[in-house]
Amino acid sequence: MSIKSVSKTFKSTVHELGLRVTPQRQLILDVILEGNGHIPLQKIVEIVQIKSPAISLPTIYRTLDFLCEIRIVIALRVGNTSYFEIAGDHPHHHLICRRCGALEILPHVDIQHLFGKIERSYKFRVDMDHLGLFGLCSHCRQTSTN
Amino acid sequence: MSIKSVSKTFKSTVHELGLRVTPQRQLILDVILEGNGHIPLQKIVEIVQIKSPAISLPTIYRTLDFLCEIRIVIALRVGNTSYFEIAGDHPHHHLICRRCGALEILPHVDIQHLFGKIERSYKFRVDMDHLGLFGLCSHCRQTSTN
DNA sequence: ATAATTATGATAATATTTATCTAATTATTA
DNA sequence: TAATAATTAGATAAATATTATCATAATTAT
Repeated sequence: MSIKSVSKTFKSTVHELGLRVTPQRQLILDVILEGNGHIPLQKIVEIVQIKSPAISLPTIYRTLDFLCEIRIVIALRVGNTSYFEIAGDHPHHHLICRRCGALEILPHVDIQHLFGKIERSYKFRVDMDHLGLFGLCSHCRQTSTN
Repeated sequence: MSIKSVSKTFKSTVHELGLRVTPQRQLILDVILEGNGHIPLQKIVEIVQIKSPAISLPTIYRTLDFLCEIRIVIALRVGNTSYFEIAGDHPHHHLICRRCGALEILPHVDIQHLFGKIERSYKFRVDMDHLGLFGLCSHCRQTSTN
């Protein structure tokens, strides 16, 4: 998804809901768009406060909630930190290296089979489109003992 | 694992490390033991403060950290709340109903195949022994629209 | 351009977690 | 069993994170 098409979707979605497009909302959306897939809350706050120091912390929180509510953005909780990313891409998951912190994408197809099996065996329908799986990437596995 | 054997392991582990068994640590461990598998932090605080109001909040936090460090207890973060449970049982996972909050156990074998596939395909070794999978249980799926 | 309504910023309240320090408690040794 | 050395708990408060309130400013439709 291009930045332009997301911005377009954002504006029309907001307008359809009778809500408002504001510079703050646009800026924060832009920061997430430039976040290269995922961006932690902390980093969003940092960048926003540099780009536009007048934007208050409550506004950042409110805007992130807002963007999630209108489903333009999704939040992904990993340990103690929340990551944000643009929604609408194909559902996918993350392999997170517990040593170096690298995030790798795991396509949904790789997991679909498991979810299907769980539904058949347990009558439980898992509906997560963002799963964080911790472990060690190949690099860190080679250069460490545990 | 029986309550007695956990308490025994706890005491000997603590002593081996040259650390101390205190009533506070025992009480908090007992609360977790009686937690029927998993118990959220909030509930631990609640119960501890009823059973022994003198125990301070910092002590509860410290003790939980402590129990995790000596690997008697494991913490499991689900959304905004931390759950605690006795370690040492076979690794297992959880199916968490996002509507009614029910936790169901998912044995590790069900997931092993996926982790193996991920290791072969991505050279990434997932090492999570507690995964929380959100979704809808069969009951809630029948009685709701989304 | 104006009116109606929403969103923002400022402020502060709340919640959560962690740090610091003194006093009490534990385990060891004599 | 008593004394000692070291750890732990409680009290306090500080740091961090998040949310509520409300007057003002900004946005959108007309």
